[in-house]
Amino acid sequence: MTRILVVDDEPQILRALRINLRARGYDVEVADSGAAALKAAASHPPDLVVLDLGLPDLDGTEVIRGLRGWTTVPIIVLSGRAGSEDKVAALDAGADDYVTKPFGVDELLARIRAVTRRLAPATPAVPALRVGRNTVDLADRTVTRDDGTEVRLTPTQWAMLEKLLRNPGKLVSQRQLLRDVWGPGYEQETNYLRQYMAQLRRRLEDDPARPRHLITEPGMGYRYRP
Amino acid sequence: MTRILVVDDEPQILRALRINLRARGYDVEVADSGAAALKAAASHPPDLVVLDLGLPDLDGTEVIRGLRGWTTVPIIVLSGRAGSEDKVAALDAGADDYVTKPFGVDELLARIRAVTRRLAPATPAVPALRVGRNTVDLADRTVTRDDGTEVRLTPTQWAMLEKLLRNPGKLVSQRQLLRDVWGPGYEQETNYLRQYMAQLRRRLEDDPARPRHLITEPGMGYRYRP
DNA sequence: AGCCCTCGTGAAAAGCGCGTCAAGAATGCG
DNA sequence: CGCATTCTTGACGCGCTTTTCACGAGGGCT
Repeated sequence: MTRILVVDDEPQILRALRINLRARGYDVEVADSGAAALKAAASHPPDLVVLDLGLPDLDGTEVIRGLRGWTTVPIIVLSGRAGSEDKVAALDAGADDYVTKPFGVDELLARIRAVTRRLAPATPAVPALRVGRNTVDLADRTVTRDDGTEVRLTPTQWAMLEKLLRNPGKLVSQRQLLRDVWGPGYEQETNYLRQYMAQLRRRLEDDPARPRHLITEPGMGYRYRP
Repeated sequence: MTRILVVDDEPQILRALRINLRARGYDVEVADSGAAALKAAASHPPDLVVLDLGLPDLDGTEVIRGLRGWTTVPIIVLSGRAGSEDKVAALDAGADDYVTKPFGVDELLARIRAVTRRLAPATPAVPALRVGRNTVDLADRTVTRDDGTEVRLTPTQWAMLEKLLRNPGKLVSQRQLLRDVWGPGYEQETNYLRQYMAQLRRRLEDDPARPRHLITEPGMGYRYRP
């Protein structure tokens, strides 16, 4: 399900959007300030952000930049200001669309469909990847051993494995992994990586001490080798 | 260069957009009817389409559908009609953005930047460079010998090799290399360069004693010769 | 020709990153 | 509210990477 983070300080707008979006089958999370938005996005990355520019604590473009620093999630900006310079500033800060209030809910929904439509083909079903004697299905988040038993992974283990498997053969830097899995602010905690990489190898690799697929590139990062 | 197809039946708007977009460094092609637009797009696919909905021959959404039938090129719609149903129809037909006339050129340009920004990472030039009997893939961070075995490089070796390979044929001064790889304050440690250049040649060059690609320019620096 | 500077090479010392074990804190579930 | 799972944090030894030192060869300059 598409997960949308709605950021607005006006309770009635927040309420109206939440109801409308939920009715359309979206998974809605809300935040009523810039700081709360950044925190929510970091702890649980959404698939799309609807952001009101008139927030009490942070300037809207600051919030956009804060998000863009580590994620490419689509951002649709709502604003009461129709000025050209405001639009340009928000769009160049990294927003994908800019809707001027008052706006029709139909229009916002159509724009949400437009930007999410672009995203869908970005993940062109990579159905079955092999790691050792296991088959990993990213679509329905399952790992099956060749003997038929299932391997259970925790959310963090999944996030890390998925990041690696979605870049087959490519080096994923430690910083990138930490940012994508734990969020910005964790770039230094390389011990997390060692911890969870060991867990993944224990579960997936044939010989955890001599990994053949989940490869360490010393000093740089990790790599999934098909 | 980004190639933009502008579709509008009003000559003065066509002219204004062409001039403005050209001035911004875009490659502009124009069409004054829906039929002409479809034909132009087919014969020479653009990177982006700016489409006025009020065309004489075809309905705007028809043009969008005609394009969407075979291409995912971004489409920004211009329209004099601010009605919600028009926007929804155009966006759901496959448009990426909808701008209501009269619009500021600055805003249109910002929206063009916003949609093209999404496209850029789709074509990240994959530079596969050759050094001796090895293929260096800077994107994946891999070095593969012609016999299929992988060559492992340490972070410092990578940093140095990358700096040279990203400037093919160009001389990279010792100072520049030292600053980029080790940081400022190491400009005098030319022995590092000798040390690591020897390591790279040993791993990559056919005959490390007689390098053919990683060339020393005595007294100045090093050069990668393709 | 002789000198000096720079480059290539080898080898040893120092430092750091990685894997691993272990235990406490937080979270979710019944 | 108690239990189990998961996440966070700390510590340690080993191996590899980096750093440092030393020496010989080659080329340019006076």
